[in-house]
Amino acid sequence: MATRREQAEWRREQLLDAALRVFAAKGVDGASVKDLADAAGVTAGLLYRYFDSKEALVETVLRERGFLSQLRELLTADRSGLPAREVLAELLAAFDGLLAGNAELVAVFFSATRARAALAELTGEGQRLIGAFLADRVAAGELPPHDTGTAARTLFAAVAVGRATGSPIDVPALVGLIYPT
Amino acid sequence: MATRREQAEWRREQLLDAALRVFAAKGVDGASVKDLADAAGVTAGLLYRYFDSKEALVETVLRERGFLSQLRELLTADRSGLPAREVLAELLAAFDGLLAGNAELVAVFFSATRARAALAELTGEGQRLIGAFLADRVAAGELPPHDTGTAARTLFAAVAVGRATGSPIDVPALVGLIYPT
Amino acid sequence: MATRREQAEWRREQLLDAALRVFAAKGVDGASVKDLADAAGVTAGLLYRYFDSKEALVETVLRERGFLSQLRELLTADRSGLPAREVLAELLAAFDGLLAGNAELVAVFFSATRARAALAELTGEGQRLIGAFLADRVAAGELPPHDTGTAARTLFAAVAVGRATGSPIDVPALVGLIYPT
Amino acid sequence: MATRREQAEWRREQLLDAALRVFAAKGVDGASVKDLADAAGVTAGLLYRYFDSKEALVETVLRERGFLSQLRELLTADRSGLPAREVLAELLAAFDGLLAGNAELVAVFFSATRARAALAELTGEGQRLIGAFLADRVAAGELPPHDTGTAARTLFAAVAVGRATGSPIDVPALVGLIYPT
DNA sequence: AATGAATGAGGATTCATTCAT
DNA sequence: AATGAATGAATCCTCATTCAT
Repeated sequence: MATRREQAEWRREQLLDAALRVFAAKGVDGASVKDLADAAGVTAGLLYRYFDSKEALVETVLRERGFLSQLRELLTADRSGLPAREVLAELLAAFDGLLAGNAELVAVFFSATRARAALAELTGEGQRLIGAFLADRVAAGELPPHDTGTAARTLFAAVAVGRATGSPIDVPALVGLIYPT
Repeated sequence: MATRREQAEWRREQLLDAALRVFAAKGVDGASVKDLADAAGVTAGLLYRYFDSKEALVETVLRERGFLSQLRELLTADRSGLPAREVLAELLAAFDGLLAGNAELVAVFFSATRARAALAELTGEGQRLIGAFLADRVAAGELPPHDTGTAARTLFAAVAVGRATGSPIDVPALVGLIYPT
Repeated sequence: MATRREQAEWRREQLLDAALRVFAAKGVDGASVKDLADAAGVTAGLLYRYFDSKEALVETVLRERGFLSQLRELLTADRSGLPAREVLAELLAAFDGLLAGNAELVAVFFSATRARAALAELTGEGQRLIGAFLADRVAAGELPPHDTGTAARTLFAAVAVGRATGSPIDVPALVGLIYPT
Repeated sequence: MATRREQAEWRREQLLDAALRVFAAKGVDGASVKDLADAAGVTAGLLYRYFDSKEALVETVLRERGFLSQLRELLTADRSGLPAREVLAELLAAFDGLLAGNAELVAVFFSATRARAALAELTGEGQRLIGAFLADRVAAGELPPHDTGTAARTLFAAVAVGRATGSPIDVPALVGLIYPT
């Protein structure tokens, strides 16, 4: 049987789980406290015994359900003996898996379906066009054969994330990285 | 003197400008109709003479202030005579400039300051750690000397955007792209 | 060709006509000034050149489209030479026709479909039950054969209108009127 | 001390009472949710814990404060042993009392003071004129002495209610009913 | 005479939050 | 620990009305 302390802890976790789910589905602003409480099968009032405010709940979800610590652990594991390319592939795959496993949290970063859709359209279009250009030049023998789709996506993503996070990437260095002269 | 038609058109543009500004600053949900009206120096009621609802205003901003058409134009311009690397650099720089010039709209894609901060922290941390790893291996002579900072950011961005947009990237292909064997 | 004065008069009448129609359809409160203007094919602003306010328009409709004057004319016509029953029948038929011809105005007296429906249900039920009672007693030979349906409706209406208008009817007198002892 | 359930039930009734009062005084459309809340001494928000919308509140008032069931009970009580005229008088008196006791609900059926006033004027005028005519003919010896005031009101009410409820009365039958040949 | 841009007050409704039970 | 009644502020939106053109 659970002690008072354990039961409280359990409830807290349950509330955070429910909150993450609801936030991902409806967005932080779109989720009402009632929505959050309903999803956890409790009353709105009860939320306030565990969190000071909706805002505090949001922060806690972001902090405790965030995967920054997992990411750090992942990236700092000792891999000294292995070849760099192998390590890198494994590392990125692990990061990719981390994001996949936290799809809901990733969703929380985007306001609404609206914005998500617009973003998808934008990136899709951009990657397609850049990819076509690259394929063209490969066909023309100017660029060596390579996975132009992945290249297009990579280039596009690097630039976009640079701007989205407020620290733009060095474009010539980016191009030189993938297509050294 | 402006005709009525012109003045109405001007007002419409002004409302869209103000809306973009406010949406970028407070997020779509965080911006009240009053905020939007205040920013334009008009009454909330007037917004409804120009847009059917707040939702309609959001859509119009996204559509009319979106840069998808600019992006498309940019990417499809004829550049047949020039060397691929040069074109690519120019192209990505133009895209980068497009994003930079539309920083506010980019901001609209992210729900709130909150999420933006979390995202920045996440990407910063990830890039730093990957960068350190790469620098290490370069120092060890395993990888050829290269801009490891840019490489780290690029790899990270490619994976993250893949997940954020719902179409994950092919990680081995990504690694092979930058570090061919 | 119409003079300025005539054209203004014509517009005024048109506005009143439209208003009566809209008031009847949506109720006085349910009709917005825009509704009224739309129905007349003009702008809301124009209404204010003809009527001081929506309230004034309502009053004018009630006054100028009211049928009190018609009713008075109807009832005061000289009919001295004719038999009373005949005159009465003709008179009531004329009144009935007046109401029928002003169905829209009659509708204005009732707030909404809601109330109208409730009223219809109430009166329907009441009349049915009283009618059944009367038919029963006629069958039992206690009352002389007569149109019990009409009697029921009449009795019911007399009582209801008495209360609705705030001056109750004298019930024993009412019964004595139709069923003299 | 009242249990929570009881207290909630009491509050619900109180809200309905207040609503009936306010609706009667201001009309359904004329009463704002704040008016309704104020009349009950609570906040507007609280109304929404008890009723889904203002519309739902209106319907509930009409249903739960309606007197259709009372009317039915009244009219279907067993009175087989008593003389018809007596029963009828008693019945109508009871109905009249029912309406008197539910004056507020009766008022809800009429949109506004405005309409009520117009209606009163109309019926008053009509009854007066018909009454004068009847008195005339009684004085002339053409009609037997009778309560011409009540007769006028009855005739008028029967015709008016017929039109108001959309099922017109049979005028010759009506006349024949009161003035048989 | 007529328009339509603009306002300001008010409307219904939602929601985060508090508190007695 | 948990409920649910209650609040008050804020939200989106409508509307009667005014006024420059």
